[in-house]
Parts: sequence; C-alpha cells; structure tokens
Amino acid sequence: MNIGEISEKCGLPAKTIRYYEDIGLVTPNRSDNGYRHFNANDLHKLTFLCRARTLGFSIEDCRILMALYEDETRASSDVKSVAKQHLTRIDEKIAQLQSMRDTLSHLVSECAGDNRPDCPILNDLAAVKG
Amino acid sequence: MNIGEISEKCGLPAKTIRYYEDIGLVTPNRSDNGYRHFNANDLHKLTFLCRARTLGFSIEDCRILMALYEDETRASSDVKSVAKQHLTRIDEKIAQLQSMRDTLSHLVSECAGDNRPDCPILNDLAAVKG
DNA sequence: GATAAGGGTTCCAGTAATTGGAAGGTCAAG
DNA sequence: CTTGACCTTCCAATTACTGGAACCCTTATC
Repeated sequence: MNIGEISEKCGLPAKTIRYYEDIGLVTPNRSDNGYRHFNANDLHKLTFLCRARTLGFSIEDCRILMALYEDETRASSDVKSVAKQHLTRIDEKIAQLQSMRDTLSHLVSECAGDNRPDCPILNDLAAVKG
Repeated sequence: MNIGEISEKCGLPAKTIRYYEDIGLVTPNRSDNGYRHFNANDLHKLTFLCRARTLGFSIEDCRILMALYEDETRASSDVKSVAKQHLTRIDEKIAQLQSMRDTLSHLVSECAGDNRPDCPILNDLAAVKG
C-alpha cells in the first residue's frame, strides 16, 4: 500500500512516516514509479512506533524497543527495564508540573483579577531572592 | 555588573542571558570594552524571567508578563488571565502524562521481566487496532 | 615584556521530533 | 488533455536554549 493508506491505518501522518524512514526506523520498498510501498510488517512497525510515541517514549527508546521487538531471543527483562526507566521519567515530569501547578494556582487565587495594577503574581515573579 | 555576576544573582546561565538579549527580553548597556553592563533593573527583569520560566511560562508568555510588569497602568486581570491559561495548559499536560503513566505502569506490572522473550509490553505496542 | 588564567565577545551549528511549504512527477477519471 | 488527488524531494522553521570555535580584555606572576 502507499503512504496515504498506511498513514490512515497506523495513525501517523505521512510526513512523519517519511521522517521515520529518513532516520532508519522503517525501510519500505519502492514501486517502479518511485512511490513507497508498505507491507504488513511495515504496518506493524509503524503502529508500534505510533503507540510507543503516544506513551511518550523517545525516538531513541523506540529504536531500542523495536530492536527488542524484532529480536525473537530477547529477554522480557530488557523491555521491562526500558519501560520502567521511562515510567520514572514520567513520574519526575508529573512531580515537576504538579509543583508548578501548586505555586501557580496559589498565586492565581491571590490575585484580585480586577482593573487595578496591584498583582501578587507579578510581585512574586519579580522578587529577588536573598 | 558583568554577565558572570548577574548570572549568579538571577540564576540564569550567561549563555541564556545573551540569548534573552538577542530576542529582545533585556537590553543591557555596554561598557567601553564592549562588555555588557547590567544594572539593578536588569537584575529584576532577569530574575523575573528565571522565575517565570521555572513556572513553565513560554518565552512569549514571559514577553507578555514582562510588558505587564513594566506597565504601571496594567489591570491585574490581564496578568491573571495569562496565568490561568498557563494553569490550564499545565493541567492538560499533567492529565496526559497521568494517562501515559497509568497505561505504562499497568503494562510494566504485567511483564514478567525475566529472560524469556514473551512480553506483554511489546504485545501491546505492536497490536494493530480495529 | 611574555604569559597564563579567567573573565568577556561574536557567530555558527546542533538539539528533539516533527511540520510547512515549494516545486515538481504520477495516476485515474471525465 | 486537463483536473485533482496522490506522490516525490529538499529546504526551512519550530522551542529554548547549549556547545564550541576563534578571538579580545584584564590582572597577576615570572
């Protein structure tokens, strides 16, 4: 199938699929007219990539996971290790955002939000710490 | 003061301060030798920027907030509005990460993590939906 | 006076993962 | 034969820096 069709099926934009070919994540064949020709295995790979990216894995993680996916002699512990590391990174990010959120929502609640210039949000931002 | 000193005080790397000058967020004077010379107002601005970035505001948000900071006739409602929008974006991001986290931690818990190749994580990633 | 250390300067390139757009080739239908 | 929907490649932009090269300024030391 052509790139438009597989794009529909795997959930990735055609542009992204071409990019993934560029960086060596997939290597579709070419038809005589120069069009990329994708087979069922390509569909599996691209679906895999789409899903992994949706779960926030980096492209480099995806590369590792794809290699494991294609290696029939892998140990599931290797996969689990990559996933757990990613989970840790997600948790760190959530904690960081939560901390931002807490500070910011406190500031927002303090601010009158009227037409006077006095503003606790700006006051906080501009405060030079000792 | 020179860039090294103000960098210490405001918490931003010298490189970042130069970048902020490039994009017009600060405009320090220059000494005769061509060195940037920062005053107390520059320190306030850069501290402001450092804090706002720490809270996750984008550079463009910072630009808006800085303009409000410098406008003595601002309405605090304008500041609050920017902050609330940002808060919404943070909440969305947290929700998205939380959803990734839930899915991933479920998969991780299902995976034996031993030296056998069978792996629910890879199975999930490769599954072509509907 | 030479030199070395520790500032400072500019400018160019790279990061992550796409995305947008231009210029142009291909194919099926009317 | 032309129109429209595909496809192709290649270059540039995005966000917010960061690294590095090549070079200048200042001060202290030999």
